[in-house]
Amino acid sequence: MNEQLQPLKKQPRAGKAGRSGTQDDIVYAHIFEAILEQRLAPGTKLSEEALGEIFGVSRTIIRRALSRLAHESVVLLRPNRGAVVASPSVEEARQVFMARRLVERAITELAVQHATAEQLAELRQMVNDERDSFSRGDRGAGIRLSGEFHLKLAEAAKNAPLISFQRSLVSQTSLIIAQYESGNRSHCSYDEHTQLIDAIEARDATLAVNLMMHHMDHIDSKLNLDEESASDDLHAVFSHLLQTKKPGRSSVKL
Amino acid sequence: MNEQLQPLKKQPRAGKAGRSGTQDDIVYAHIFEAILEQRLAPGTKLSEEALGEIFGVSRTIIRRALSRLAHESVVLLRPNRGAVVASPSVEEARQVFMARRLVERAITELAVQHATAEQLAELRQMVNDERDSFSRGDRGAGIRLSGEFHLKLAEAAKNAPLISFQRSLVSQTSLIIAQYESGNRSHCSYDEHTQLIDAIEARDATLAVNLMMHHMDHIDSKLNLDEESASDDLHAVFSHLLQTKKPGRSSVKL
DNA sequence: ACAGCGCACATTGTACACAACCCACTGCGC
DNA sequence: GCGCAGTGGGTTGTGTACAATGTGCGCTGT
Repeated sequence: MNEQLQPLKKQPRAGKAGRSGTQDDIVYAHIFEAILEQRLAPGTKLSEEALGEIFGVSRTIIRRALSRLAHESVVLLRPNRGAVVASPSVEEARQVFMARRLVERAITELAVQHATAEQLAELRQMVNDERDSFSRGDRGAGIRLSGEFHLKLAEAAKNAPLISFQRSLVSQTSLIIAQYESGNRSHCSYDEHTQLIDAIEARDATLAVNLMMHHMDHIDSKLNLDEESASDDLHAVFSHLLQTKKPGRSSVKL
Repeated sequence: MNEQLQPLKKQPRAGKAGRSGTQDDIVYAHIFEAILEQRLAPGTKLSEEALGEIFGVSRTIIRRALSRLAHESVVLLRPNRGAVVASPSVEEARQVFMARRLVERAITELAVQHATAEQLAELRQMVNDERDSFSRGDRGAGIRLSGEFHLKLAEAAKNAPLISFQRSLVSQTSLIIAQYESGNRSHCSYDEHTQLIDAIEARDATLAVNLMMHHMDHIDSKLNLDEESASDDLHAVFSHLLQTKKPGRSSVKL
């Protein structure tokens, strides 16, 4: 438990690929990935000192990474009580999905107008990677790549505030999928992604938006948001109760 | 230059009104207010040590406040080169307004559905405060309160991600207004705000959305975004060129 | 005189030490 | 036996020292 992966501390300026301030990004990315791939379960406490030892950096860096993750609502930062992996409630999930429908519609319309051939090629490449991950059985990477597809699409929309918002929404969506996805693993979203790219390339805004909305419906329908899914993980089941900021004890009021 | 306002350091836990971690908020709010009221011009460098002395706190706190402001794109954080007050370009301003139209429409529709009587009363109160500020000639406070009105409206929409996004958009909008507002100071937006509240209270979604869109049009038309307004402030005119992260000199390439 | 290099200062980035806080455990009293 | 206050361990919050980086000035050579 006290071993640390690559020192990452002793590389003063790794060649030229690593620019200054990359340490935060590395820590951020690793934690984010771990959460998406459910190696870190919702509700798990993220101790600053422990993470510092693991990554070989001081708490200062960890703190910045956690702060960033908290800004995207992927971790919950409780003053004086540390950070935990967020476990969005059903209501929070609904709100995220509502916001995503809104944003994805706008992004799709803008992407139809502005997407360049190069961006479309990149999007196709990402769909390939996504399909590979799922066929490899790497579910976590698949979820992540699926999210990155939507992020790339947002970039094609050429609207900085929307990109930033989309990043936050995609992060939360990934977390929600990881937490609520129902047993039925028919995760063929890459098909829909391909169709979407085709519609955008054809500059058919109506079709593209329709496909995107159906895509959202499909994602939605794969989740058991109506009835809290029966999970075998007690923590996941009760974590949303245990993490209220209320000063009361950690037990649920009877 | 070396005097500091209220120590704010020596109050270990000011009574019970000030919860832990309020120092950040205070610093954040003060800097934000100063930027909105244009006591801090776009492009101004925000030295950590100087701010620390002014507010009587260490760089740690300042750093967090700046980080938060950077997240809302109100200040620009340049690695190893310090923070400066953001000076949004015309293109950035356009993107912010496009995103706001999107979000405001959604918020208005949701507010029509969910706004409570209490929230409507609070909104009316805010419009009153806003009108008072403008009639007092306190333009900065007016801009700020006008923004807070839209934030309050977002709260009535009961969608956390939208609220968070709206906060960022409103901050940037305020900065843009402060920077680009044309001489014509007919800033009677509080009238439109009142009409909007009436429509929401009447649960008339169509009317409310129309009013909101017209409101956006009016804000838009008050700005000189079409042709870079001739400013007497050289910094403001060229700051968007001078602030690129490029390693080159601060002079524009000839 | 001007261009280019190098040094020195100022400012930010990081780590660490200490203080404040939360939580759990223990022991006492009821 | 149960509840509650006091106390100790451990974690987070904040300030500060030191290292690394960026910037500007002066020097030197052509």
